Amino acid sequence: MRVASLVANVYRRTMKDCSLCVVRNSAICAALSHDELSALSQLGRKQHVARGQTLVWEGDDAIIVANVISGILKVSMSIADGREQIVGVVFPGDFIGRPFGQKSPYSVTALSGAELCIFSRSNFDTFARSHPALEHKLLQRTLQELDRAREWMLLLGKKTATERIATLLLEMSSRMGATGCSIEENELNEFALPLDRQQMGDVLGLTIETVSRQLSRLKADGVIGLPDRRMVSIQDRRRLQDLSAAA
Amino acid sequence: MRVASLVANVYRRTMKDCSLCVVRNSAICAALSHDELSALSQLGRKQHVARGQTLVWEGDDAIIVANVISGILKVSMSIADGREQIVGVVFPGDFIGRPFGQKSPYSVTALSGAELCIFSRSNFDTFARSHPALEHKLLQRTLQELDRAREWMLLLGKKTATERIATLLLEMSSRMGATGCSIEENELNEFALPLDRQQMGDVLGLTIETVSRQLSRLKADGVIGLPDRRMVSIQDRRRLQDLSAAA
DNA sequence: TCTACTGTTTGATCTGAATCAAGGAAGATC
DNA sequence: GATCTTCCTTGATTCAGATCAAACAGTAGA
Repeated sequence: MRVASLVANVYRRTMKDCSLCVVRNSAICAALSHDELSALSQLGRKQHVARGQTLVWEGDDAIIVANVISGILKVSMSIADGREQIVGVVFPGDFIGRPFGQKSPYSVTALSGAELCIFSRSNFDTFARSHPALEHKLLQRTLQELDRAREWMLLLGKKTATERIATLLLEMSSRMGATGCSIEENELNEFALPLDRQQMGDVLGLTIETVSRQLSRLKADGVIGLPDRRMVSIQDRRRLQDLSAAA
Repeated sequence: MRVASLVANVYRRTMKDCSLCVVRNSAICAALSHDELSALSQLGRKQHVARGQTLVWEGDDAIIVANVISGILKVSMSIADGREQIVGVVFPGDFIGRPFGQKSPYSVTALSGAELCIFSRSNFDTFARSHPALEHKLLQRTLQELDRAREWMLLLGKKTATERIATLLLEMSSRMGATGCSIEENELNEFALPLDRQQMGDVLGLTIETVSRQLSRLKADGVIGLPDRRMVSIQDRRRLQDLSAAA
């Protein structure tokens, strides 16, 4: 048994067999045949990143891209004086990095420990250009990400603090429910937030105090429960939806 | 001469010859060979839209996509009670619509009279899937649009009113300067805003009064000139850059 | 068990931008 | 050239959320 698990481990580390990958069907790799996949796997390596570690720095050369196997990461941009906006939250199966661009306009940082499948950007770019099905998946994903970014622009430009918090909770409920396994469209009613209060503020364009006050109020009104710091339970989803000012 | 110009006109209307198109080299069509282009042109039609006309409604079926030949359009999202956020401004050579999606999550409305090259989404999707070079261009453009959306999220989430106005003026100066002709990276120091005060507010997440006050102040401080309602002249670009809190 | 530390909540006060409210200017229409 | 109409500016006031300030859990170490 020890030998078998060791071998399996080596296989995973060197990415000799992507068919065992837990995000095989949800990541963009799903576009590739077995042979293409093994060609791609030659270019990549599996790597663990610790919570808090920054993979890509805003303004630096965009030297890597990656698929997220497990863990959650943030995509952020900031102003010289330190103000920071989180412009994206990345889940397992998602793609990170800026393909086909010299510089990364944003930073990518792990919010939890995470397992990634990393490629050099130039290698990935070349491979993608000769595999239209992969580029198509990437296009679909980018279009979806753009939709999400625009919806967030509506939130940041026009919504009140209460509406923002409600929207975030619903979004998290939905994205954390859609873990990998294809069509499974279940929305969680209880989940651990991948963000602390400060990070929630940085996603929502609010301060930590406002986030805390809004959460306390939703709890007092019986809309949600807060069993502990990270855990949220949605007790009245309908009301939360009304409060989110759904477009 | 009259006969010749009539013929040319018919050619343009039916898109029999895209090689005469003014955005031939800046639009995604630049990815296509002469033969491919004429195949694509069979699927599309050229159409004029009047200022104020909405081509696509938020939430409706995404039935068309288009290239912008001339004119400027806005992409917007709104909340049921009427609050509206402009999530994109579209210039000649840009692509509009939501390919590979059933519904359009946003509206597209002409801010000026505009000339478009319109395709049914399903036809375009099919064509694109079999022309990787076209999809690649579209991917590049979508990635760029995502970068822009994220930069705007930083503005909406974290910047002050003054910083927002300064950023918008610089962005307009740069995008209006980059008209079509490839590498020409000139930033205009005097230009007509394609947006009225209300629309500037809707882009920036500010009210019309705040926009007006901020512009008045920049003018009083000698940073910009406002020859008339629509015209802006940048008199001290360096200072405008400082005020924009460039990341 | 005490202490330190980190993240969170709650309260008091302040402020930047929103809202409310007139006016003013430049076209368009008659 | 008078009267709308539309868009813009400016002033007065309000308010949602920021800032400032303190206290309160958990958790980790010593």
